Amino acid sequence: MTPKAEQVPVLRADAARNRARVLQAAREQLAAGDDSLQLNTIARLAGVGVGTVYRHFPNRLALMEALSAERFRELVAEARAAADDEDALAGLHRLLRFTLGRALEDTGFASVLESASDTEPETAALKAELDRAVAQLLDRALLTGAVRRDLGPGDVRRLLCGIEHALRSGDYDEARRELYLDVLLEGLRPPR
Amino acid sequence: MTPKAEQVPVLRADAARNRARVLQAAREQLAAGDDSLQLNTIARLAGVGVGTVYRHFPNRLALMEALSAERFRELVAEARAAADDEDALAGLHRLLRFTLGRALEDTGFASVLESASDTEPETAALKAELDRAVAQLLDRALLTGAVRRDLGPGDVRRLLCGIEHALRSGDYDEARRELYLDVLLEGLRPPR
Amino acid sequence: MTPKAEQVPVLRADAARNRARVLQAAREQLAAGDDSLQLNTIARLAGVGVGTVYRHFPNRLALMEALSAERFRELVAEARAAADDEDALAGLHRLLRFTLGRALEDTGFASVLESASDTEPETAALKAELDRAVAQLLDRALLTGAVRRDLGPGDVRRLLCGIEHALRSGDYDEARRELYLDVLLEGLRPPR
Amino acid sequence: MTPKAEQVPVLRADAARNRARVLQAAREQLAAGDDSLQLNTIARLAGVGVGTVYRHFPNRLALMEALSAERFRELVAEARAAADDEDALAGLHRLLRFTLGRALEDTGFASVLESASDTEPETAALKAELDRAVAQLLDRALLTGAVRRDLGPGDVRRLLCGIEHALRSGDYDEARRELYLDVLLEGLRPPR
DNA sequence: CATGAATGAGTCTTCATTCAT
DNA sequence: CATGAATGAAGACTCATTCAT
Repeated sequence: MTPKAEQVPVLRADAARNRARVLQAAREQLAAGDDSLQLNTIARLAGVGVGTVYRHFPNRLALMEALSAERFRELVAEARAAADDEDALAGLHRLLRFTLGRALEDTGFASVLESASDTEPETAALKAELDRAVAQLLDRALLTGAVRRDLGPGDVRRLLCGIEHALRSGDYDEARRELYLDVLLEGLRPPR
Repeated sequence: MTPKAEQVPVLRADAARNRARVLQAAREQLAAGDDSLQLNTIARLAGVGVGTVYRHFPNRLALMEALSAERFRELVAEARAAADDEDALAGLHRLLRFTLGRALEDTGFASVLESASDTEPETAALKAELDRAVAQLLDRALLTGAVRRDLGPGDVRRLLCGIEHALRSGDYDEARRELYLDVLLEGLRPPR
Repeated sequence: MTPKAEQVPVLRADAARNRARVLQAAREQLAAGDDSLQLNTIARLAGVGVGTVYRHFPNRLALMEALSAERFRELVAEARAAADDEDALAGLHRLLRFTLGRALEDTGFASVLESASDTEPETAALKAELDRAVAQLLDRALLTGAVRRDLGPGDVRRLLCGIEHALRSGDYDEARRELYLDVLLEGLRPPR
Repeated sequence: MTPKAEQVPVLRADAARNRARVLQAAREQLAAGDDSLQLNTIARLAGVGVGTVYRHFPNRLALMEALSAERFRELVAEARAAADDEDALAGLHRLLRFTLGRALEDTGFASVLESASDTEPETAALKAELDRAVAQLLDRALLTGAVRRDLGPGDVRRLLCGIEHALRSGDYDEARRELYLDVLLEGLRPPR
């Protein structure tokens, strides 16, 4: 199996540049706290025609998923590293803390992460890949009795997004972030 | 203090009837799965002019909070009962399960419950009342070492809404509901 | 039977004024040879918000039909007069000439006149009324053997619009108008 | 001078193939009931770049006319045959019935047939050729007093398109087609 | 107080045409 | 010659809010 078959039909140089610009503009919008992702606005910010945005991303969701793709790749790498960790529980901690950070930084990513239905096939694939890695991690953690056996990777994903949601709905600081994360981690352990 | 210092100016009979109609229409919308709460639509459904809706509720949020008031009262009662329970932990369980059910039934209520800033003073008052009761409950539970000491009633409220969010973002059934609730309850206990 | 039950819920004075303005603006557009009937443009010309236009007329077609209503009333009157004419054939001539004139003046009216499917119930009603009057006229003309028996009022309507179409697709003058009309009238007579 | 007096520059093999593909795709669109003839869409269906379509056909109309050329050639042949018919009136009948069939099958052709202004010189030439043949036919029919003398070939063309329009605007069946055609043919005869 | 018509900024989306590759 | 990405003007439509009646 090749590491990754090109799923995209290879873009022309200028098309790729525009696509990147659009993604960049979208990222900046999100970072500025505007998660409406209006394709018109993005186009303007990207210095690109609206039509160009629509060509690359037929709607908000497609754009959001594209933005998430990169994050997902990072996450998959992290999850794999965690799955290779000697101490599975420690690996899980690290992975969840990392993911929480990303989700808090980027609402769009958080919503794609928790969503049950994806538009882009690539998103679905990445999510599946992530879930596989997490499943392995959970399996290993199970051996040492470090986590409940009735939770799958999808549950973990959603529960983490729940924590993220809880944080976001209040005024959260570093301490509360650790606190809620800890509540989750304790909750994932087998009940006493 | 009179048994009930009316904070709300007594309404004329017809005004009260209209207000009730609007609330009813809004509830039906939400029940029908439409949480956009467009004041125009509500007005039409309530058989009332838009202006009337605006008079009673200046915006979506105010309407949502009004809808939640009743739920809050119910919840406060439940929380007090729980605080009086012999077994504080059992009371907490009951309270959280009850709350989760309400939040899952009613998105609007869930969002008011988790929100940090309220528009209507009444909402703020009710939420404070709820938090007081929960604080008592937590205090009692602390005595038996049943919960962490670093969590306040606001945290519990938000964490529960996090769980609700996690459930809602997937296809949840009765079992998963219990499962996530259990994860939360375990997570609230003091770390081992 | 009252001559005409109010089918419209009686408009408020200002609403009626706006509706009239919109219709007027639309008429001017058509007269100016622009039959695109863009609701935005009409609104601007009428000095009225777009929303107002949309409230009164949900789409181009509804507007066009409303514009046609008045013409239809005129036409019905004409048709009834024709049906009462001593000389049925002469009445038919007059009616068709009159109708052709209106249709050539107003593309919108022509297209509503020939259309088989109407959006507004009022249009359908008026068209039916017209057809009834024409049917009477044809019946009377039949008695003197002045027209074919295999043509109904709908056929006559459409054939006339066909003539109108033929004229419009070339450069027509008064003479050609009479010529084509004559071709139609001769064609309506029973074959020799 | 190169051995190529063609008015149409000989196309390179691949260019010719592309042109044919575009025409084919356009025909299929029309057959599928979509008469918007969007050059982008046609290009996609033809498996060809938009630019290529534009090179061959600067706009919708040019494409439509090109599509009609073949039909015109057929029609000219038919008209000549009709002009040679012993019975001029019978020939005219046949020709009109044939033309009506084609026009009903193909909106694009109908509109080119009735149009007074053509974009492509080839279309103008073909239409002139057709009109010449019809003029001969009419002349011969005149000798036997079978048609009015005040109608030229252009009138006949347009009147036929009028009939086509009348049919198309209703639900037409075989019978109605014959009926309207008969109305036209009777109408073309000299008035009694 | 109630009404609901009016408003119009704002958003989404399409498509004919151009032009760099 | 062919390609198809890019363009962006233009049009359709919505909806929160105001205010004359």
